[in-house]
Amino acid sequence: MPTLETISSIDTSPRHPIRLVANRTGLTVDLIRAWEKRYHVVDPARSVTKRRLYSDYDIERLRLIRLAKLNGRRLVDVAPLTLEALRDVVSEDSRYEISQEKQTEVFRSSWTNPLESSDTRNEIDAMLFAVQTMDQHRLDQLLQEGLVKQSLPAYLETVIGPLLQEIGESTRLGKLRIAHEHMATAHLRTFIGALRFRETYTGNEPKIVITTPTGQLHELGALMVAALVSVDGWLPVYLGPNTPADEIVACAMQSGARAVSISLTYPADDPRIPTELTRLRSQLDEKISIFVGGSAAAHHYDLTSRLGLLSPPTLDELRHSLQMLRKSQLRASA
Amino acid sequence: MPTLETISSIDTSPRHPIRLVANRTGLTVDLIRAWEKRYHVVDPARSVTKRRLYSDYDIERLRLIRLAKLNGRRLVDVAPLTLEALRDVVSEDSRYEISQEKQTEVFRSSWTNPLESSDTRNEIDAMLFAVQTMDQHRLDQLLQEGLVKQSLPAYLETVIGPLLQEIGESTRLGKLRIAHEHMATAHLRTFIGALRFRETYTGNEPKIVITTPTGQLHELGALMVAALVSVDGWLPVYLGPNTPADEIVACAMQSGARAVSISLTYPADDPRIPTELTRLRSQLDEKISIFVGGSAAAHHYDLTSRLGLLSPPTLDELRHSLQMLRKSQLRASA
DNA sequence: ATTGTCTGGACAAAACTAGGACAAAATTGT
DNA sequence: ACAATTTTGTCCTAGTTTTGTCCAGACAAT
Repeated sequence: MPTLETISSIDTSPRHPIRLVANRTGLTVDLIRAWEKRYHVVDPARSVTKRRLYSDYDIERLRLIRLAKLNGRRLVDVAPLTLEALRDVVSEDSRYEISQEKQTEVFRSSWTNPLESSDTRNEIDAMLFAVQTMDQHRLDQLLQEGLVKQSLPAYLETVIGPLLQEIGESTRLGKLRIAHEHMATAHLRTFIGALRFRETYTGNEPKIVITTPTGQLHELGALMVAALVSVDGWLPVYLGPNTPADEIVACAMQSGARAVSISLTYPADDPRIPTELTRLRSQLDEKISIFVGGSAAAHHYDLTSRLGLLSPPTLDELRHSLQMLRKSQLRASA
Repeated sequence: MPTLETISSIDTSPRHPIRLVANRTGLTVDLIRAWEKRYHVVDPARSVTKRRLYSDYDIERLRLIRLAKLNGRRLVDVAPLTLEALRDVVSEDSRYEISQEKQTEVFRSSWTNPLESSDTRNEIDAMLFAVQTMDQHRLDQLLQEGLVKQSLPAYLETVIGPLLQEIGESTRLGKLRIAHEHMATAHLRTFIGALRFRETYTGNEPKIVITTPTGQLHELGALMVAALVSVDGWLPVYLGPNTPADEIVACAMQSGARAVSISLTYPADDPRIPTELTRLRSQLDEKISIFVGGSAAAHHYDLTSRLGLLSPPTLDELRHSLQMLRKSQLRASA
């Protein structure tokens, strides 16, 4: 019996047949019934002829429980949790997923771990090969398949991130043509962009403006952040690359954002970066946190710390900071 | 008995025989009758000799119900819904579509009828309002809903294209901020990019390389072309914006493309354009057709005609040219 | 004259339900 | 480290509902 959700406004009216639920969650029909039988994970309404009818709420629960299981949770433990508690568990787990993976390699023999690093390596290699052969269809197939294997944050960190980096390096070294890089970038732009819409929104998520400053034309890092934070209950206001500081400020004010995330990659030493960041901080309400990330963020560490900007070294750290921020805000508004 | 559609202006005059309806919807004749018998899914008019006569409205209903069923809905549940409600359901469901192997059947539908211009006008206005209020969620909702109403090519030409143009103009006139334009562009990039995957591939489509030349950073026009041609059985090799002529050539050769499509928008008078186009034509196999489109294509008409590049004035013309090209090559290879 | 559509009904495949069995995997106890 | 136990995904049976297809004989269209 899940308690009443005070925060979430997810529709609780029963209307979805079990087949649709299976399609959406990635679970099998049998499994959904088994979970219900054993732990009352969900308690769907019934039609006049006893067919199960699920609500959006139920679907979200099942989806989150599946993710929790992927992270190693036991069904017994997560089954009785409320939706909010589930969200917290899932988003917290996936932060440690990567480090745990490394730990298991050290402490356990390899047979237990389904996601060995060599597996990831093969995955990335296969994708690189698809890029090299200009096989967009294959690349897309690989991307989709990989996504099912782990949670989105882990996927971005262990597969997509490294893939992007390797494509960049290979191009610089002449192993790939510019055309290959273009094709891959365009495709990944589409793929990552679509990830955000796998999440369900309740309408009262805190907002975060995500972009890159003037002169920074590479948007994929920012886009990954957008996909990432939407998993943790933030609503990204994504502006694409190359946005002037004044516009970022205007956007943050109009949308009522609680935070701003800036991604820096190339060129790392663009003289406009300090100007823009300074301007951004001075014009923006102090209560709005500014995060600076990306491969070039380290070049500006002095500046960011002087301005009071947050510069989490990894995506993982960024998520953690955002979680703290979100929780403190929830408490404040309660 | 579905209520009269006051908003959408789909033709309700009965004129199509059942066989045609079956062809267009992908259903069998028997099935259409069975649905009518059991659930009054449609209630076609009759000829003097009792033959069923279906309207465009009926066809659209059946088409949507079939899609709803593919997503796991039960006939009992969707049968009594109005057309509007059906569209909501289908567009909601299609968003969660998990990559399914089952979608082998080819579903070609370019027959849905065009909408009245006033309706389109309202649609675009609503989208512009969503942009102005920074309501990404609403914008996405509107985009998805609009897509269900018409065929993809018609949608691109009547809604997306004009929308892009108006956003650009409004920004230049100061009605919208740069931030608004950025948000809308980023969102449309994601949306249009995702359209390409609605089609199914058989593996032997002719390929077409799609990009913009060096200096042309706006990719949405090219992306629309990519979405468009995939409907007509071409496989787009999409390279994103800003690709040097040499790289386009390399890509076309490696992928074995039959055509190249170049999109020109801004800046219209970039001196690099003539250089790049000339270089492209001279290096590329003569058998590979080159199409030049976009709002700035007219500025270079002299050049393109001198080089023997094709410059179809509308997306529709482009489709037509590509269809011709495809047919002639099919004949040649047979 | 052949082909297509009509009505009404029959039939069977597919999908769902409830309850339970079973084996693999994970956890716990010794 | 090994055995016992628990957890968990999958499968099975048997009965019900839902849904797609097919048939027969009458009529209509080309």
